[in-house]
Amino acid sequence: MAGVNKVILIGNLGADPEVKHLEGDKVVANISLATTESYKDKSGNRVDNTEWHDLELWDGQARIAEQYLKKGMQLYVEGKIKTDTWQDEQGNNRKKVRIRVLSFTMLGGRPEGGSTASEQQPSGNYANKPAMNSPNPPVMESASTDDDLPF
Amino acid sequence: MAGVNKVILIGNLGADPEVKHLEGDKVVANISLATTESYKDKSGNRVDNTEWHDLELWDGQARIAEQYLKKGMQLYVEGKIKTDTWQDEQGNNRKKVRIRVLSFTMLGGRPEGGSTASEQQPSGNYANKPAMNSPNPPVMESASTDDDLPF
Amino acid sequence: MAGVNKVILIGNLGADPEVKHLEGDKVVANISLATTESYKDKSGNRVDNTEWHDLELWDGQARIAEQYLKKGMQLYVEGKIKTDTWQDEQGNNRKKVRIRVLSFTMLGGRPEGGSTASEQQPSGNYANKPAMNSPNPPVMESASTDDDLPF
Amino acid sequence: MAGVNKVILIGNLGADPEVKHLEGDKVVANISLATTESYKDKSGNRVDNTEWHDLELWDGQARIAEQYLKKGMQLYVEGKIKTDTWQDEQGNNRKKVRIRVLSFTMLGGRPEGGSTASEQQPSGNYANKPAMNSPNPPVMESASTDDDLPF
DNA sequence: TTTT
DNA sequence: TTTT
Repeated sequence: MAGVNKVILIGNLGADPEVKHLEGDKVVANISLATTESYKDKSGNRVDNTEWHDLELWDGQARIAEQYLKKGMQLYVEGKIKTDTWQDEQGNNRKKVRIRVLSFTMLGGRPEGGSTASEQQPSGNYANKPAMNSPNPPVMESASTDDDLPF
Repeated sequence: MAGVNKVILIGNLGADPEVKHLEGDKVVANISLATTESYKDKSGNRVDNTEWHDLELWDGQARIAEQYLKKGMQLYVEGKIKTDTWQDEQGNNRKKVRIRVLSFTMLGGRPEGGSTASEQQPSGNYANKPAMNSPNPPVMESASTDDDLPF
Repeated sequence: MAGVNKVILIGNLGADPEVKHLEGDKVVANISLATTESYKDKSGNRVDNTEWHDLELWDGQARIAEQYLKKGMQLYVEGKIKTDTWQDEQGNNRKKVRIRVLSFTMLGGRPEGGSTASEQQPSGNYANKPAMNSPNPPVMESASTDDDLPF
Repeated sequence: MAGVNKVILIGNLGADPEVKHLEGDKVVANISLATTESYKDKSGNRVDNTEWHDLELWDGQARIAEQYLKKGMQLYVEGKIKTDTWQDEQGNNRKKVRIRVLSFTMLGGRPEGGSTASEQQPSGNYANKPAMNSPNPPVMESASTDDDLPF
């Protein structure tokens, strides 16, 4: 039966993407994304609850990720849950849940010690205006999964 | 920073919910939900791709699940991704990803092959109208997480 | 700036789709979909709140809608909000909000006044298994917008 | 029947919120939010397509909006579609579609040219760090609709 | 490991 | 009316 398997995340990259170029022009990028939920406990103290998500991007999106995404950036992600299963050395069944990214959009965010736009260092401007130096900023606001870069 | 961690699923229960009544009126229900994606491969053959999700419901929702949800039923689920981490007997770090359900709605659907229908209520037909025999059908179309049954 | 404009609905068709075949192989289907929210008011009485949505589907999806969707069926819909603007006869600016459907999936459900499966009329069983008699049930669980029928 | 009526938006405020304080402690805020979709047409030219959404927030959320949201800011919004109907002076049935906001989160973004910064706090820069001067930054990442300010 |  |  046709089902729905949809994930929507807004969070920050815990590190630069890890990109692997495979044979046959295939590219895969792995990203660790933190989503933080903030609430007040019964004593009225604010509590932060961070969840880490393993994202997987392929081909065109992996190439964009490689070029533009940096540790600390804030990302909107849409994707689906995907479980990889295998046997470990002891013969135990193991599985790992990943988010297969179908589309993403860079949001604001900034690295630690960020500054205002006018004060910004030549290097490291990525967070406030990620693709500003690029002739055409990347836009991937459609659930496109084709291999072409969108610009 | 405030983030977003949202999961939306439509799928079928692989089994009746497993419900545990804990001390202090706490109740937890675990549900295995299959979402199936169907597509045609390059040869034009239809391929089904099923992903299994471990759902976790608490208290009021767990009680509703215990009372109404049955193997084979189709469910709309909204929740968030939650990772439990622990050390196994060998001292290895292990983790398990679950969907913490925030709201759900029973849809149509039916058990596999319809063959199990006779193993349930004779005139049950729960799948087509799950809560029809109930004086007040359960409705949980708000992201309510309070402990009260909604009816 | 790249934004997000996403609508997710589960509801029932208020009528059969209205389909128009335009020049150049273009097809558009308009659907009226009711989403009902049910809650208890302060007096403890259940209240139903129904919202009607104007859906618009194009080409391949419009053709599938024309062939399979019937009044009363339950639908999962994913799309985006789209406002058409024009001037009326008095020269006033008018606008109409529609949901441009990007993907949809037929769910269980049944038409108003529906009955249990065993009581159902030979004709019109569509609601419980919409596409069952079709050699290949339609599945459109990807945000595909191409013009080809998916089966 | 229990349905789903969900809207997810990321966009920018076209103006400061319009806030009305009603009798009985009720507060309503109206916000105009632009979501922009960017794509390349057949000639390879980038095309921006902007959709304007009328948001409605009540009580606690309206108060937060009044205090923190400013023209130009980028917002993540979750809500539902709601249609108001009435008769105009000519006795014609009219309707207006609004997004009833259930939760929202401020994202990056910034006002036009940053020129408005001086009209706010001297060291305002609200867009990059909206609530920085506040002892407790507002966080509304739960679909909370209660009237209390979340901080 | 991120962010506020 | 926003934003890039």
